[in-house]
Formats: sequence, C-alpha cells, structure tokens
Amino acid sequence: MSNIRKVAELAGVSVATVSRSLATPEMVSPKTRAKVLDAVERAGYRPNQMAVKFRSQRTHNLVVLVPTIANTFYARVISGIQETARKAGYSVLLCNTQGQDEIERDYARLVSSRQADGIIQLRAFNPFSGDGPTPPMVNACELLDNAPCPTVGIDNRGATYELTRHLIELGHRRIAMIQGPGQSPLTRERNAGYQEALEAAGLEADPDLFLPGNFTPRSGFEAARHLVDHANRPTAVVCESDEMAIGAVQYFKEAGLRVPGDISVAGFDDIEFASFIDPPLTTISQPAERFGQEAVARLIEVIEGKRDVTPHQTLPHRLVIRRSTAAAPTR
Amino acid sequence: MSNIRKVAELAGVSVATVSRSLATPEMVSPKTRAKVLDAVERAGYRPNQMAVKFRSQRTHNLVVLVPTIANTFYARVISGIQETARKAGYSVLLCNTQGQDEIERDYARLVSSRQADGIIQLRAFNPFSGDGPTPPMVNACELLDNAPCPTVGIDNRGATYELTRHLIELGHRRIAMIQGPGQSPLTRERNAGYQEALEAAGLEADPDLFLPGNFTPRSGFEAARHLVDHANRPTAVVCESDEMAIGAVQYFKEAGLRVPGDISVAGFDDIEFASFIDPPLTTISQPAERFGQEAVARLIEVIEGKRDVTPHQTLPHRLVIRRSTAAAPTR
DNA sequence: TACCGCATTGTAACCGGTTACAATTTCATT
DNA sequence: AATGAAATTGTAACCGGTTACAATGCGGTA
Repeated sequence: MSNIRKVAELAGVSVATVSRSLATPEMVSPKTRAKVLDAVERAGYRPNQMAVKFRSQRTHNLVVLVPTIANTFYARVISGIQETARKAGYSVLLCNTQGQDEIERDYARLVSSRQADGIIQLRAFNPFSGDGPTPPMVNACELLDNAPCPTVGIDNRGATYELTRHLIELGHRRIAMIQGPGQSPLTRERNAGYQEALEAAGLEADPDLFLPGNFTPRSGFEAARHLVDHANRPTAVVCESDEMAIGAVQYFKEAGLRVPGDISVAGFDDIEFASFIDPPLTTISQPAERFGQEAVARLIEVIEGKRDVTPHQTLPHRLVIRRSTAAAPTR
Repeated sequence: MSNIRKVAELAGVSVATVSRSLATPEMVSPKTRAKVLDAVERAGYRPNQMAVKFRSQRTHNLVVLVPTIANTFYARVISGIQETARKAGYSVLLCNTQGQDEIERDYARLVSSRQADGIIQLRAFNPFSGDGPTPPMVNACELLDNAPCPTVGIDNRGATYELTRHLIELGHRRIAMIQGPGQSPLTRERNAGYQEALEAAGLEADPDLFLPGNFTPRSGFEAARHLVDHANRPTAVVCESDEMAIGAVQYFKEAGLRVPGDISVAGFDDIEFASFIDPPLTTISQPAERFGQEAVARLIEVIEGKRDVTPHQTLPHRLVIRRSTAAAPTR
C-alpha cells in the first residue's frame, strides 16, 4: 500500500510538501502541487485516515445508542443523525443496545477509548455516570431532568395532554392509557400529561385503566386484551406509541369491537404505517428527523468546545386527527 | 490524558512490559503484572484505541450500506449484523444511502481509506466497480449473478413461486404483482418466480397487472388504485414487500372492497406488523437476522484471509398463510 | 551588487501504541 | 560453583501521517 513517503519520492519532494499539497494547498506553489498530485495519481495514493485520526486526536466518529433500530420512530431519528453527520464530515457508529445498561456502558467506552468524539443517546440513561466528567454527549428524544448533557425533544407532557383532551372533547369519560416502558422520564412526562388532562376535566383516573407496555405492537395487543376483559370497559385508549396502538386496534377488532365506533384509539409518533392501517390513526406527529439533525448539531458544538450550548431544545409536535378517534358511543 | 509511558514510569517498568501486561499477560511474571495493573489503575489509563488500530492496520470496523434504515426488514438484518459484529469485536459503521450509487461510493471510501476492514452491502450494487480489486465485501439479502463477493439470501424465485402457487390453488386466475424497485436482481428473481408459477398453471400473464413499486406503503397504495380502476380487476395481488401489501390493503378497504372476500393480498418479508393488521398478512417469512449474522461471519472470514469462503448462501424461507388470502370469489 | 523580507520547501520530532531483537535474570543441572 | 536454556524485561524502531522550526530561493530595493 503506498504511503506519503513513496509519493514524496515519486514527486521528488519532501513528505511535508506532499502533506501540505493535500491538506493546505495554498501553502504550496502551483507547480509543486501539480507534481505532487501527479505522483499521488501514479502511486494510487489514498491517505490512511486511521493515521490522520490518530495523529490529530480527532476521530470524526459519533456513537449513537439506540434501544432498538427496528422501531420506525428511532429509524427516522437515526436518518436525521446520519444525514447531518455526513454533511459535517462525521461517521456514525450505530449501536443497538436493546435498552440494556450494560451494553450501553460497553459501547460508551468507544468514546473513552478515543474511537469516537462524542455520543448521542436516544434513551434516558447516562452510560458514563460515576465515571468522572461526562464526555461530549447529547440526548435526542427525551428531555431529561437535571440532565448531564444537552437534550432535544418535544413537550411530551403537553402533547399527551392535547391528545387526551381531544378524546375528552369527543365525550369520552373512561379513557385508558397504554404506557411506554419502565420509568423513563418520557413515560413519566406522558403519564403526567394524561393525568393532568383528566384532572382538568374533573375526571377520575382509574388505576385499572393504566397499563404497562414497551412500545411493541404485541404489548399493545396484550394490554388491549386486559381492557376488553375489564368489567367496565373504557371507550377510548391513549397509547404512548403507534406500534402499541396498532396492536391494540388489532385486538379490539378481533374481539369484535369497532374502532372507533365502540372504542377510540390514539397513538403517538405518527409513524408511516399510522396512515396506512384501518382506521388511520389519530396520533402525535413528532419531527423525528429533526431530533437527529439538532442532536448532531448540538453534539458537534460540544465537541468543538463551544460554550453555552442550548441545554434543552423543545421542538414542535402536532396533533394529527384521523379516523381512529370519534365521539364516545352514547351508552 | 495518561498514556503508556506514564504508566510505565509509575510502575517502574518499560513501556513494552506495560503493553505486554495488557495484551499478552502470559508473557509477563505475575508480580510485574500486578505492579502494572496497579499503575494502570492509579493513572486511570485507557489505551488509545486509535493508536492500536493505526499501528495494527486493523480497524475492527465494518461498514454497512443500507438503502433505508426506516424499512423494518432492513432493520432486522442490521440487528443481526450488529449482534454478531459485537460478539466478534467489531464495530458497525452504519450508512443510510437512500439507494444512491454516489453516496454508496462515498461511504465505500471508508474502506479504501482504511477506516474499516470490510463492507456489507444490502443492495445489488458494487460501489467499488472499476476501482481495482474489490476490498472485503459481502452482500446480504440479494443473491447477485456473477457476484464480485459472497452473498447471503433466500431463494427469491422459489419463494415467489410458492406464494403465487398458493393463490392459484385458492382458485385465483387473475393475479396481479406489485414489484420491488428498479431492475434489481431481487426484483427480477421474484418477478421470474411469479411468471413461472403462472405458466406452470397455464395462466396468461397480463402486463396490465404488473405494477411498479418501491417497497413503501405509499407505492402499494398507489398501485392498488390502478388495479381497482382496471376494467377487469384481479382477484389477488402478490406484493414484493409487506409494506406495499399494507398500503394496498388499505386502498382496497377504502375503495369498499373486502380483503380477502373480494381480493386476496399477499406480502413478502413477514415484518412484525404483518400479523398486527386487519386482516393479518399471508407472506413469506425470511430469516432477516440470520442474513445479518451470516453476512458478518462470511465477511470476517474474507477479512481474515480465509480461502474458499462460501460464495452463495441460501437460507430457508417459509410461506406463512394468514387471513389476507382466501378462495377466489365465485364470479 | 549586497541585503532584506516573504514565499516555499525540507528536516525531524511527535502522536501512542506494538514488537523484533538484545540484554538480563532465574533456575535446574552438572 | 559454573553452565546454559528458558523466562522475563528493556531498548528502540516502526506504523503514516502533521507540523514546528530551520533552511533555501526569489524578487525588489538601496
């Protein structure tokens, strides 16, 4: 494999001149540069980027921690990350972590071992906690409380409030909630928005209508089963993801219920399939690609040592009303 | 940032001994190793992996070229890649290419510039063509003809044949086909399987029933519109992806047709949503994660210079019959 | 012609590891 | 105690770039 010294020899100049011809051409006379470029061509020379990165102590790699790439919402965020990173000259090291702390800590070591300049986390977990000062990191999707890093997201509480309120305005009084996983701030925020909307309307929150889920269609399907079995069935369900909403709709239909005739279902995220199922889903649309774009922009600012990087960035969401929600059945 | 020389000084040994204590502990006496490990601890030393990679000329990075990460089938393949790569000590550089040759060639340079050891391509395009000898590369998903590299996939022709035959056996005579994008070998193979099944049953292929698509729900939706407008509407449709099948089903239902009562729809891939829509999709299940696993295994073999790496690997598919296909309506 | 300043080019140190080879130590054997 | 092989450790070159600093070349001016 040809290196800079071979090129220097071929061109009859020093290695420094070769390096400068490629990196800072304005420092080299046009005549010399032409000689060098010709030698580069003849030698089939490609700079060894590992050497460059090693020498410059800057890898131009970004680590992205994603719980599961098979989630279409995350896929959109990643597309945004990828696109912006590419434009800024960064490569993306994508890590599928299944939401496991241990795996995330493991991948986070890519930064500590200087294989990457920074990290974008899509989940509310700090893989560096207790490890000294946090390296450049940004959180996309979730707005953390007392975050150790800048975050990008929507107003989850407000969005869920709107979604719930939409159902209340349609006359629903018993409204169930199928939650996201664990006790992530995201789930907490959405739960809070739901509760607040009920309270504001003077409705009682029935703990039996508060079901756990994990963002997969299957978990929505299972949760729906519980609701149908419930003595006092709700007339509407808010789901914290479209995937779960799709699973729930499917269970209701299999159980012989009409959506939205007998029960209204709302989702969250507005994934592409949301408008291609029957009935098309009422949901909250999030600017997922922009999450990725902004997250990369913030991260690069941190990496480049910019001061006062915006700590929280709240992007706009949008309530999208489709046909899965309708007036509550008149008992 | 502490380096190996600081540790050596702290431990009172040479840098070589520090290096050996970490990389080949059996070459160092237990007593010395203990001293070194203690010094490593005290110095908070983390080896600079960029230096290691640069020196060893092996990056342990793999580039993955994916047309769009937002496709749940590709997402599964990537999960398989990721998992296997991780176990083998490789990191994955994920590149969303939107199926554009130029972007792919660009990312492929990550290998030529020695930022990665090899590349996994999910599309039928050789980003190195005309660039001298092809670096380590493997193609997952598509079985190329005269491939420049090992490939992993299913028997697309056979699978589509089975799927079409299933519809024929249900009594369908007019069967439409919504195709994949462009003239990829994958699309060609599937088209061929469809044609062969028709021929074998003595059916005429109507070119009007042969519609273009691009794997998205929207393209399936649009293609379905053409079919419904057609004077002599088909009674069944084979789609080359579940996404398109879901879009098609949605259009048929909006147009007042019953699926499968009036028209049967079959998909391809068996994505997670396939069983969570109404009606659940008849489809071909592919071992997507295994594509990724096997592709990585083959690629590592190539990288490590193993000879006679299996050139084509055909994995088993499975016809999954659900409720979106049924007997043809009796005129 | 001698001298100065600027543009261009060359020399060599450096980044942080790995490893070939040499030097030293250890320890069983004679 | 002397000997020698094996185990352990040290020295220094090396990977392929970048860049500080020194050296050289060139044109213009006194």
